Amino acid sequence: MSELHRHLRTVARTALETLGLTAEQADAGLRLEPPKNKDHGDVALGAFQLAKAAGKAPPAFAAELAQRIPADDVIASATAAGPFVNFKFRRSALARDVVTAIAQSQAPYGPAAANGQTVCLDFSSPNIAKPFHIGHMRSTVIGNSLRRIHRHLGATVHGINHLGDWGMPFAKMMTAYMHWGNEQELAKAPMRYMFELYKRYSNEVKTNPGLDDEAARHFQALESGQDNQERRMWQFLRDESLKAFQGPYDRLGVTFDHITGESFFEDKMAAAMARVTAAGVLEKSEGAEIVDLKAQGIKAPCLLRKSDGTTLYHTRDLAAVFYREATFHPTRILYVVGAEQKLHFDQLKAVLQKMNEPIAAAVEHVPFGLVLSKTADGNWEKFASRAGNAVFLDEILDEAVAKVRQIIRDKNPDLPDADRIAEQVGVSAIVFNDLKNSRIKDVKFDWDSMLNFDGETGPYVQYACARLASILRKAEAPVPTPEQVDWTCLEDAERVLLTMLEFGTAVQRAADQSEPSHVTAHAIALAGEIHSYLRDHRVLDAEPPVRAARLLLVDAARRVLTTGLFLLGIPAPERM
RNA sequence: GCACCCGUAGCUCAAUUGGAUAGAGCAUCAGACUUCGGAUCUGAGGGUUGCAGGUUCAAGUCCUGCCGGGUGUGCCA
Repeated sequence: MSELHRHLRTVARTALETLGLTAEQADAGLRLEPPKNKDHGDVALGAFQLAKAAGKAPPAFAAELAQRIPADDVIASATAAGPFVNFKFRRSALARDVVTAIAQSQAPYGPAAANGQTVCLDFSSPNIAKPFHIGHMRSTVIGNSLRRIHRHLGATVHGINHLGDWGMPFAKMMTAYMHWGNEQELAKAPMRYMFELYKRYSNEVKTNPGLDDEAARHFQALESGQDNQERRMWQFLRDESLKAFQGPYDRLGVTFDHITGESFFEDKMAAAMARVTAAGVLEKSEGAEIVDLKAQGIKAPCLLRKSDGTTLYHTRDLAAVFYREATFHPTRILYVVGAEQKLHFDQLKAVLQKMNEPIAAAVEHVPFGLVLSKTADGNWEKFASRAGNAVFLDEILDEAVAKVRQIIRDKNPDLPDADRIAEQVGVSAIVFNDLKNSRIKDVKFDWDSMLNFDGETGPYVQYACARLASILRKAEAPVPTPEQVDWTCLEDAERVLLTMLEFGTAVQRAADQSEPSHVTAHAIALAGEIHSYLRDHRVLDAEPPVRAARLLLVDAARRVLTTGLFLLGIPAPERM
C-alpha cells in the first residue's frame, strides 16, 4: 500500500469512528478502489457495507462521511456521489509520493522484504522424450513469471522443473532408440532426432502393438533399480535431452532452482506408498492399488500402483509433495500445468485430504488453456504433435526475430548491435503474447497477428522503454533526485502517476491469482499513458524546473515499465 | 452419459472478484506541429455481455435450466 492510501485509510477510519463505527467495522468496509470512470476521482469508496454497519442508507451515509473528511496536505477533496465517496489527492502530493517511492526503489516498485511465504513452483516440466514445441512454452513462461513475481513480493521461491524423465513415455522413447537409434544422428540435432523417433514409434505401434509391451518390460526393468541396459540407456537419453532443452531455456531467459524430474522420486515412492497405506486409504481393485475418492466428490479413483507392480504419475507426484513438504516447508505448492490435467490435481489434493495431511491445503493447480492453430477454413484446432505437425519453439522464435530484424532495417538502420536487439524483441513478442490474456483462455496462434507488432504487444512496451531511455540519454545530465524537484511541475501528469500508483496492486493480484496477465495489462496501460503524455509535454526544451521534474517522471516510468517487463521475464532494451 | 472450463464489438481480449455510463487492441475510416524515437499519438463508427428465469438496493460477474464450443473421464503423463 502506498503512503497515499495509508493516509487515506487513517483519515477515513477516524471519520468512521466519529460516526459510531468500531475499528473492525471500519476496516472491513474500507475498500478503496480506483473508480471505473476516471472523472469521479482518484480513489472510490462504495459505502454500502459501512452504511449497513451504521444502520443508515448508503447515500446519506456517504454524504456524512465525505463531510467529515477534511482536505489536508494530501487529500484535496472527498465528495459524495450517491452511495460512493470519491477522493482526490493533491497533485503535488501524488507526484511526490509516487515518484519518490519509485526513485528509491521502495516496494512494490523494488523488491519487498521477506513476506514469510515459501512457494514451490512446479513449472515447465517437459516430457523429455518429446519435442519442446509451442505447447510447452506456456507452462514455462507462466511459471517463470510467477517465480519472479513471488520473489519480488518477498517470498522464498523454489522453481522446480519436474521433468518427465520416468514412466511409460520415457520407456517408449527408450524402446524406439533401442530399435532404430543412432548416436551420431542424435548428436547432430537431438531434439529433432528424438522427435523423428517418437513419430516412428507412434506409427509402427499401430501395426505392431507388441512395441508397447516391450516398452512396459523395459520400464519394469528400469524400475527394478538394478544396474542394467535400461538404466544406462535412461541416463544417456536424459543427459542428451537436458542438453537440448538448455537452448530454449536460454533464449527465454528461464532458470530453475531445482531440476528434479520424476526419476528423482524413484527411491521415495516406497515410503510414500507406506504412508498412504498407514493412513488406511489404500485399496486393492482389479489387481491395482487405488484410493477411492467418492467421499471427496470425485468419481474416478486415484491409481497408485498398476497391476504389473509399477508406479504411476500420481505415485510420483504424491512422493514429490511429501518431499517438498519435508524439505522446503512450503505455504503454497503451485503446479503450472495445462487445464486438461485438472482431474489429476483434484485427485492428488483429494488423496491428501483423505489422508488428513495438512499439506493438502497448500496444493494448488494453476491451469492454462491450449495453444490452438488456425485451420484452412478459419477454425481453431489443437496443435497435435501426434500428427507430426509440431511447431518447434525455435522456429517460431526465429520467425519473430527475423521479422523484427526487418523492421529495424526499415526504421532504425543505424542501430548498433541490431542482431542482439532483434533477438530480444522478437522472443519477447512471443512471450508477451503468451502472458497477455488470462491463463485459462486458449492461445490462438496465428502468424499474422503474432507478427503484427502494433498495439498491445511486447514490442509496444519495449518501444516505450527505449523512447524514455532515449530522452534520458539526450538530457546529457544525471537524472535529478526527488529533493531537487518542484512537484507542482508534475500536476499535469496525473494519468501517468495514477497508473504507476496501481503497479503494486497489479503485482499483488498477479501473485494471489497466479495470473501474470495483470502485470502485462499494467505495463500496456502505463506505456500508453506515457506515450500520450509525451505527445503534449516536451521534456528537454522545457523551462529548467519543469524539465527537471519531467526528467524524473520519465525515469520513473522507465523504471516501472522495466520492472514490469522483468517480472514477465522480458528484457527492456535501451534502443531498438 | 457424467464432471469441469469457455461464451462480452466483425476478430482477439479487459472489466480490481457483486458496484457508478461494459473498456482496450486489431481491422475500417478521418486526422497529427517535417518526430525530445511515427514500432507512436488524436478522433469516429461498432454492444439486448449465448438464451430464459431467479437472488439482490445493485448481476457481464452469484443460483437454476437450456443452447453452442472445448477438455477430461481406472492401469499414459
